[in-house]
Amino acid sequence: MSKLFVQTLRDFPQDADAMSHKLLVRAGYIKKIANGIYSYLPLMQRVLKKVEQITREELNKAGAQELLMPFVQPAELWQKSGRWGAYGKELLRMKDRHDVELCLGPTHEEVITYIADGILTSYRQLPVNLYQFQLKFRDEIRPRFGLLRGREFIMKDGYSFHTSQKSLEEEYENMAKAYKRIFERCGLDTKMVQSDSGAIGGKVSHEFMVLTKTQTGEDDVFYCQNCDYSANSNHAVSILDDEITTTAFNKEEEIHTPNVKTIKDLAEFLNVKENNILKSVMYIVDSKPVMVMIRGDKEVEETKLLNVTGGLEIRKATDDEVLEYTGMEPGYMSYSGLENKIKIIFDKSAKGMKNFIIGANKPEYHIKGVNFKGDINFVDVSLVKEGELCPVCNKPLFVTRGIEVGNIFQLGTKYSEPMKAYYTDENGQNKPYIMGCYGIGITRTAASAIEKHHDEFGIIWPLAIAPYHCVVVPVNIQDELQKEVALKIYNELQNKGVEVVLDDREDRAGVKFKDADLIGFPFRITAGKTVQDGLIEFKTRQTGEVVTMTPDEAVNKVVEEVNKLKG
RNA sequence: CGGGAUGUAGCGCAGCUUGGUAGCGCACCUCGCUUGGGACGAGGGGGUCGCAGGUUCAAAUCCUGUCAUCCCGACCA
Repeated sequence: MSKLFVQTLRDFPQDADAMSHKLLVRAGYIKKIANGIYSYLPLMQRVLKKVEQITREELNKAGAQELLMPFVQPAELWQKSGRWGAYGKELLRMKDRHDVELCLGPTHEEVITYIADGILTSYRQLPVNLYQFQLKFRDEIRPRFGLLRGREFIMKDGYSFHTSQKSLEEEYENMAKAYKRIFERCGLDTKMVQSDSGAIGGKVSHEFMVLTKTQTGEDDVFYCQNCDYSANSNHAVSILDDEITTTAFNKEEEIHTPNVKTIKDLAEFLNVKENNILKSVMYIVDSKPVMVMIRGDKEVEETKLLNVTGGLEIRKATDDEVLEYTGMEPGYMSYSGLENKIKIIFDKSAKGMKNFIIGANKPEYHIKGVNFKGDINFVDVSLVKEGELCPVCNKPLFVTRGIEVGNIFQLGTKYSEPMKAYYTDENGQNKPYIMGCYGIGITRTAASAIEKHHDEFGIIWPLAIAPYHCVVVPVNIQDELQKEVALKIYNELQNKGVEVVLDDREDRAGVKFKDADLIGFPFRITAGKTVQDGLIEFKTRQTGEVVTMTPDEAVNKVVEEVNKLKG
């Protein structure tokens, strides 16, 4: 321990918020180099290697093969797939000395597709599943929470190639099972939830979420307690328990509504419910205005809106922009009359509305008793709310926070088609590969384990991913007998394949105990005064349980626990 | 990019209002003493006060600009 490259801190770092971030810095696992960019110090490196190894073992068992692709990628490949333009600012671009455009890899679909195209030429070679552990760089708008969202991070990314959708689906299932086992072995309970596929693309995708009680999770997950439906809020759908809403206003009539700007004001003013009002919200999608008509009590889910409009960037319109496009301040606008000027989206929450209230498209006026006319295409762009009904079984949905540690996608031919990556089928025809893609955030998984396993004293590593299994502490290193017993235990553990540290520092016992708890060694063997009676103290970090026993018993106990991991 | 805050030693902070030789705790080095839950004493090393301008006899302190970091929203493993 006196030689270990680690410096623990007495205080939590000022600039950290998430528990995993605070503990990793304080216990000497990581060092920040720049915003969202960290060095993994020796303790951290050991943890990461263990998470990697578990992942590697399970993927190999599932039939995948490991390779390694470059961190720096040529723009050319991204231009072929069409993502050089579409990926946006998260892609860090640069030029080499010959003025050739390059980027730091945020993901590797382009590279793997290019590789596969040269090698997988026949249907006889398929299916194939390839994966790697690699640094990724995404120039995130706002990195935060330490390793939970860095700009540079370590990811396991895997890609599979198939000749049929059926084969892809089988592999997708296979990977889902492997993922579950990987996270279990890392000491993490995960929930597999439906999700939006974002910039990676494809139709079907699921996320593996570590559910958290704290606010540290960045995603809201909706789930049903009655059936197994669960989905990220950016993808969740629900059935409204008040799908049909109506009012007593059975005749269209303009009403003067001065100083009534919000839905709440309007509902009170007219003595109706918020779900009787058709709300107009304006967004700017890729610099163009889009108006969303949505039931008054519902909110717009921006990812869904982005998907529906096929856009890349989205934000709410400012008051000035609303003025520019509708000629009035927000609060009184409506879609009528604007159909030919701007894009209008009707959310499905509005479908069952009768005799509703709507902006009059002139300042200080609304219209009541309105009904939809003609054929209107309703689409889902709204955010689910807790308590709305499960789309599968009609029971109420619940919401919780989650950290996304893994993600699997059915890509189809999204990359193989534009990149002209073909194989030859039984009939001699060229066909694009049908692809799948599978990611695990290695650094994020390690950090999530801390979010789930810690106490007021420090980290409580699951044994499988702890940097070391055990620490041996002679209370007083000056005491020859204590030193001798500790050294003997240390050597024996090491001989039996246990990863062990001897705390040979001259510090007082308190310092060593505090550090042991902070760093999170799963087991601590203390050689104190009782060595005179041939006894040591055995502490289990997770339970806090302290037992007095002989050195041999302690060694056996640790060896037994470590061997369980292998079994 | 919008809103809020902060930059002084490796870490945590004071000093700034009212300009006048840069401080405290932890960590680090030496010696002594101590050894079951972050001891104690003595001595010591370490900072162009984020950076650049300006005001002034004199700037960590006042003014302007700039950069960086953190927190809240859009991005995602």
